[in-house]
Amino acid sequence: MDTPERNQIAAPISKFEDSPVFNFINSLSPIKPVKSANIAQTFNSLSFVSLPSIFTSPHVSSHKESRFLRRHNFSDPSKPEFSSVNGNKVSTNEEVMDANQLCGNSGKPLEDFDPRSSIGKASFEPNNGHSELAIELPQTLKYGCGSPDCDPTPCGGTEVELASKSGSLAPFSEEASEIGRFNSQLHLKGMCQIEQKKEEAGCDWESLISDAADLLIFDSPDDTRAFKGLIQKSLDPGTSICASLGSQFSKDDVNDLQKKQFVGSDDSGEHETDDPSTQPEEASKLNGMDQKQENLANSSFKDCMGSNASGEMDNEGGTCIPVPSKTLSNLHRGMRRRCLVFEMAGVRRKNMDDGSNCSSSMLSQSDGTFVPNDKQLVPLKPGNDSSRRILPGIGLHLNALATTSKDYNVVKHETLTSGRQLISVPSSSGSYLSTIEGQEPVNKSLALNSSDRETDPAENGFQALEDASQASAYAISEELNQSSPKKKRRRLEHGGETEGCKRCNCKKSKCLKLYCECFAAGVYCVEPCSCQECFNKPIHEDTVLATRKQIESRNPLAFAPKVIRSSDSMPEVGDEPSKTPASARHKRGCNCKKSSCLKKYCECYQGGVGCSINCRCEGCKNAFGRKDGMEAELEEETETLEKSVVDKNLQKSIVQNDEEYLDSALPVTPLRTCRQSSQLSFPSKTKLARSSFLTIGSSSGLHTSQIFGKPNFPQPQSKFEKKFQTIPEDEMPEILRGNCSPTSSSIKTASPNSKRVSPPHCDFGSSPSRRSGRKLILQSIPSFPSLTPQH
DNA sequence: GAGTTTGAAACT
DNA sequence: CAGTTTCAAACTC
Repeated sequence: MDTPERNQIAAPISKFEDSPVFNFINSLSPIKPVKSANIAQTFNSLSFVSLPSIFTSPHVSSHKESRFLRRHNFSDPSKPEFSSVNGNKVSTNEEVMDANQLCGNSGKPLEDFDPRSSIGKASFEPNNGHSELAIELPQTLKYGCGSPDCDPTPCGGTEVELASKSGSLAPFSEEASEIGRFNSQLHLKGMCQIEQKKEEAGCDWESLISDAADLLIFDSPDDTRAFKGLIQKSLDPGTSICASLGSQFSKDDVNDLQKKQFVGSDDSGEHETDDPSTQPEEASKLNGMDQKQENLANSSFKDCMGSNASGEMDNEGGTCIPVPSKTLSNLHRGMRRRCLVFEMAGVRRKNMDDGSNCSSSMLSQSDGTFVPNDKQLVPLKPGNDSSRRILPGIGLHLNALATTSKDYNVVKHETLTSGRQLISVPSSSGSYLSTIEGQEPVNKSLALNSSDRETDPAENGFQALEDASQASAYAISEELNQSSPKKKRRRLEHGGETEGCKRCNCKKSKCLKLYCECFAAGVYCVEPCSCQECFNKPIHEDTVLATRKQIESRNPLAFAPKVIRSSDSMPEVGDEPSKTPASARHKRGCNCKKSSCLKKYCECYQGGVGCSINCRCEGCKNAFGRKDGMEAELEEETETLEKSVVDKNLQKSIVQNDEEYLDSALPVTPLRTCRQSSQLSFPSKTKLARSSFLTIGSSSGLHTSQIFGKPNFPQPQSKFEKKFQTIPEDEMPEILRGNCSPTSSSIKTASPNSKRVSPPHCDFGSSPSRRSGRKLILQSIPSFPSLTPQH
């Protein structure tokens, strides 16, 4: 078991060698024969790994998408964060991040990935630190395990698995670093140089790899697979990267990085339990290697990218990577996650930028002036904006971050409006990207509040990113407060509960059950909460994490977004926000009997989605779509019936939405993000707002944002809303999708029409067009979108 | 603000 | 898996 990896690798290597890329590389570097084998191994494993495995867990799948999306978007956010670090590293770090996230997802959905930790781990940051890297890696690993979240049992992998995993991981780690390079090099120049450099450096990749393997352990074989799969993806894209260096690079690298991070974090956690002692050394080695590689890759990448790319890279790298990874690496997972998230966000931004070609300007702000980016982002298409915003939203233990992270203006996080700390849970599909949703709102809020941030020089891009969610929320809250006490109260009363700012009133559950909205949303309870005997606080992090794991063990989707948006396309890149039609449906469906699905008792209605086949409701009159699936009817009828009932509710919600949506700014845990995304549902104000925000990064977010244009949202148009809701896309995990209503398949077609390009603001104002497109929308509504990102 | 209703979550 | 209980939000007054 210990060395299965290599064996496995060997086989893949052969394949890898066969690959044109491999050949190309070999041709480039004379040295390759020996190393090439190693590289090949890494690639092979990556390339050959079956993606499906990655999605072993629902969360994972969801996360993947979301994350990927995030990644792309992250570019921007990452910049600020990493600004402290060298821009060069960015690519690698990002890759690491992705990897980590992936791992985390697959392995431990709930566990936190500390973005930072992951970063630190993954971050093979050239500048800081090679030395640091070594340390960081071990830490990251530790975090994964060490954190309460990482309860050994809950985590997918057993020790045995770990061993096997470790094997896989080792290659992975190498792969990750190499991959990042590889991509860049491929585009730019070749692996050869890098390898040569490595050799020159005197690093033994093999030894390093083996060590790394030891260090890096996937929670489960699945994780490794997933990770590999991710890598493959990254690689594949990488081949094409040359064409679109900026976007792809950011994406690929980010993905890879994330993957790595996930792996590292999760694995590390477990691994630590297994062999804590060994990790550090290996990590150091790996770090050195990675750093070198990364540096090389970065250099090469930059070269490939050309001036533009380099500029972006620098910016991103500088802003995103640097930060916390090192300093914070040890910090709370939450911190790390944030970092990751932010990075992701940054990536997205990058992508977006690339897509819009605005990146240069955005990126130009390389220094963590994240704010400017946000601002810019804000102006950008709603979808984009939202996505960007979303990224920051990923909340991780804000408190932890605040406390731990010196560098960052953690304080803000802590002080965030709600003061709520997101529970850093790695998996939460939400992340799914899902998860992102919550973030999006935040981002949006950020965008809105950008002025506030800007005003705060203290906030660095990194903080801004991480805090984005929080900060955004914070800023929003402040704005709200400033704007009018009333608003604030409203938020507290109405919107305060928004996912971001949820408040609970638990008395018996100790806020450790899904009864607790805070807990369910992946956030810590905060002052506004009137809960009793609350254990959902940072102080009880371990308990919270353990509980989460338990719940997830029972129901892997427990923390997944309840509402799945079928997002056809993932305009993550921001290329085409217009694409994504979407239909959203409640994951499990409701079971309403007396509310006729016309009240918030109904989760479907609450989520702003129509009832689906999955629903067992009786007398369904869901304004967003009846179980019967007569959405069309809904449209027609909606005007009549819905107006009466729904309008009332909707209007209320809408009215609140403005406020709530602000609330959404609150930091969101990965899980939360997922949820939020899912929740986009029209009815819930917050949800909508969030969705809108999220839109950019995730298709869902885009749809919602576009469709709802929440920000503008102001006016409730019952009809409209209804239709909108149908529209929402979802980024459901494959698993969730499995539940998708049959209709969805047919409907699913992500016809461009369905998606509506309508600008976010259009909201209601644009209603005419929407109306015209109503039917189309309905079609698009397909209950559940395919998991596959539609890029 | 208290009480009721409701349906999800948890339990058996 | 179904039935019951528990729970807290949503809602009403």
